[in-house]
Amino acid sequence: MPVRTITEALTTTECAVLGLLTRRGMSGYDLKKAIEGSVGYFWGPAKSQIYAVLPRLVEAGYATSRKVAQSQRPDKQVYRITARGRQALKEWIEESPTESLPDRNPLLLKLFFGDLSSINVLAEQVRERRESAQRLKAELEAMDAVPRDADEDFYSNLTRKWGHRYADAIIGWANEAERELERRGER
Amino acid sequence: MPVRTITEALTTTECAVLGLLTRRGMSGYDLKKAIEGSVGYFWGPAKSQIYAVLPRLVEAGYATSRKVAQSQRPDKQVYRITARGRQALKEWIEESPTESLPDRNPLLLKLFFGDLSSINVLAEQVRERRESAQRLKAELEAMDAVPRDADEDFYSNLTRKWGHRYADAIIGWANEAERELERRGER
DNA sequence: TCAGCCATGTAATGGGTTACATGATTGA
DNA sequence: TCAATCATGTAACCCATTACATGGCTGA
Repeated sequence: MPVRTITEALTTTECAVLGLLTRRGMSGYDLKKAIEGSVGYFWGPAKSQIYAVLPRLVEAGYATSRKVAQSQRPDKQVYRITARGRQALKEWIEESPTESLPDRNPLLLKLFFGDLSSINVLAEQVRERRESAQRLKAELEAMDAVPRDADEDFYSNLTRKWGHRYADAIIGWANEAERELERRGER
Repeated sequence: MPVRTITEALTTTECAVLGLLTRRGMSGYDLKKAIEGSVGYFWGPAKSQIYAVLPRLVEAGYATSRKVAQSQRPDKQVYRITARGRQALKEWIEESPTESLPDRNPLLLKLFFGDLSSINVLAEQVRERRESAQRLKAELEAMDAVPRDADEDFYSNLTRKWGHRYADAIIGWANEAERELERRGER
């Protein structure tokens, strides 16, 4: 009798969780931390979402859970990926093309309708955006500094490089926008 | 008696619609087209969402609607922004800080867990992403070529410049990633 | 003739968010 | 003493998406 595979597609958050579970067994709490320190800058679900996803993965046969009693801390559920979970994740990675999420940028919308407001207000908003990109840049640099095996780290290097390019694009654009807004204000 | 202002915050899609309605009265259909040719590359709601938003704006007093009978085409509802709508939009623009949406990038997630798959599959996905960025670039260049009054167009120029920087960042990163994947495949 | 545009919506579904709730332990 | 961390969830809500539905007109 062939194994009946569940045909419903995995959500991206489910894949993010499954992916991290390939590294080691983790609780929801651990996963939240692991996400923050790895894929968080391009995929960062709310913790309630992580807790919602985990039982679904178990039900689908993609993960198992085991209660671990702790003496000094509350008990926790530790989840592990199964062979089928690994397979499902692989299939998700390979399905082509990757649906690229539409870009959603409220700041650009504000700027686009900027003539309804004042230059100072807009310049301030652009500045905040630049600063948040600079914070991202600093985070990425901190991650870069962590010594790792170059081979094992190939893929996380690639994604981190995207982060740098992305942050640089925002910073460069914001600087230009700030200059242009200033010039326009002087007219 | 003071005017009771509705305190509920506007959604970003509502603001996008309101913003376009500052330019001219439009139907839902017109708005969908107008979005595609203006803010679509950084804010592009589904048409059903546009139709859902419009009655809400009328109810809040931010827009009015008027039925326009057409001889050769189905009748349409034409929406116009009100003074209060304009005010609400201005307040939204000026509210600080602009909540920046978390970045969501499934392709990076696939790449991050790339060791579960093959180099060729990943390179193909990166290539598709590069090509979509190149299509965006071409669209932006077409927009750039449309002659416009330099002064009136200041803000849409700024947002288009972001589009160029963003597309360039993706293209540059994708080229690098493709090269590195190739090199890794040759080992 | 047939695709595609004009035009307006409804239905079903859902992923995801914030806020709420609980309670022990640890270290400054 | 008080904030932070560990740990796990529930509740309410909603923005948004895809698919479905309708039907006349236009031009290749």
